[in-house]
Amino acid sequence: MKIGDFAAKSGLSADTLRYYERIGLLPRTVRDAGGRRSYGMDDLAWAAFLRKLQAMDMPMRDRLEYSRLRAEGDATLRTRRKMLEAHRDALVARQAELAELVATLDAKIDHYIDMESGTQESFDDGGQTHDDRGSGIAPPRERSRRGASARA
Amino acid sequence: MKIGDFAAKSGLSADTLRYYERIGLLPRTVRDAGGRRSYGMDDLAWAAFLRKLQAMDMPMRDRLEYSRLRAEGDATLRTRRKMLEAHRDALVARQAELAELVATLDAKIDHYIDMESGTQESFDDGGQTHDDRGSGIAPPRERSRRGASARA
DNA sequence: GCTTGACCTGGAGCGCGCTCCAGAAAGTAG
DNA sequence: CTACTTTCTGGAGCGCGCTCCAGGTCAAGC
Repeated sequence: MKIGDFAAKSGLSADTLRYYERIGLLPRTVRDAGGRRSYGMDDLAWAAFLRKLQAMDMPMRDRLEYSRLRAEGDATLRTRRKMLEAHRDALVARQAELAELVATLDAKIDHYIDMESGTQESFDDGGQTHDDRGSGIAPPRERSRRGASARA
Repeated sequence: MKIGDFAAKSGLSADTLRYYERIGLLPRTVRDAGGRRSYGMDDLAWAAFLRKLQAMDMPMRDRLEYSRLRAEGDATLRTRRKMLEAHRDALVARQAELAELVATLDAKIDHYIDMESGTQESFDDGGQTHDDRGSGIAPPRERSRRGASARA
C-alpha cells in the first residue's frame, strides 16, 4: 500500500506519516523499486495503536520511547508493559480528576441558575468561594445531574 | 496585592498574568499610584477558576469567550451557563472515552503478560488485531484490573 | 542620596507537533 | 511519446501558550 492509501486508511496525513517516520514513531518503511514507501496491514495496526496512545494523552516523548522499545523486539516486552501500566494508572487518576471537575461545574451551573432566577449581583468567583476543597462537594440543592442536552 | 504575591498565590507566573491580561483572560487590573498592578481576592478566585477551566481542557478560545462574557456582566449569565453545560457534556464524554481506553490498555497489558510467560513472536499490533470495536472489550482471561502499583 | 529589587512595556524567542513548499523523480493514462 | 499525478527529500513556516529579555520607572531600606 502506498502512502496516499495508507494516509486515507490511517487517518494521518502523508506529511504526518513521513514526519512520524523521521522522528522514529513509525519504523523505517519498506520501499518499493522506485523508492516509494510501501505499507502493510501491520503498519496500519501500529498506526491505530499510536493514535490510541495519543488519545490517552500519552506525551510524545513517551510514545517515542515506546516506539523505540518496540523496534528493539521482544527483549523490551516487560519494559513496555510497565509503561502501559504506569499510563493506565495516570488515566485512572485523570478520570478521578475529571469527576471532580464535573462536580465543580455542576455546582457552578446550579449557582448560575440561582442567579438567573433571582436578581442577585454578579459575584463570579467560581460559585464556591467558601466550600470546595476536593472533598465531596455537596450540591446546593438537589437539581444537578443535567447536561446541555437534558435541558436544550 | 502586587503581582509577585499574586503569582505565588495563584500558581501563575507574573509573566503569565500579564500575558493573560493582554489577551483578555484576566480583566484589566487596577493600578496603584505608581502604575503597578493591584490584585484583590476576587481576582484570585477568578484565576483559580480559570485554572480549573484549563484543567478541564477547555480550549483557550472558549476560555477567552467566557472571560469576555463575564466582563460584560450579568446580562451574559445564561450564555455562560450554556457554555459550562456544553463543556460539562464534553467532560462526561471524555470520561467515557477514557474508560474505553483503560479497557484497551488492560487487554493489551494482559496480552503482554501472555507473551512474557510464553515464548511467542512479537506481533505488536495493539493486542487485538481481531476484536475491539468500541463495544465491550471482554478481558481475555479474568486477571485484569491492576495498575503499576498493584504489582510493583 | 543611593542602592537594591520589584515592576513596567513591547517585543523577541521557544518547544511542540505538525503542515506546507519547492524541485526532482518515478509511475500511469491516453 | 507527452501529460499528469503521486511521491520523494530537506527545510521553512505556523499557531499555540507561554517565557524571557532589554531598557526603563518606581518604592523602600540603609
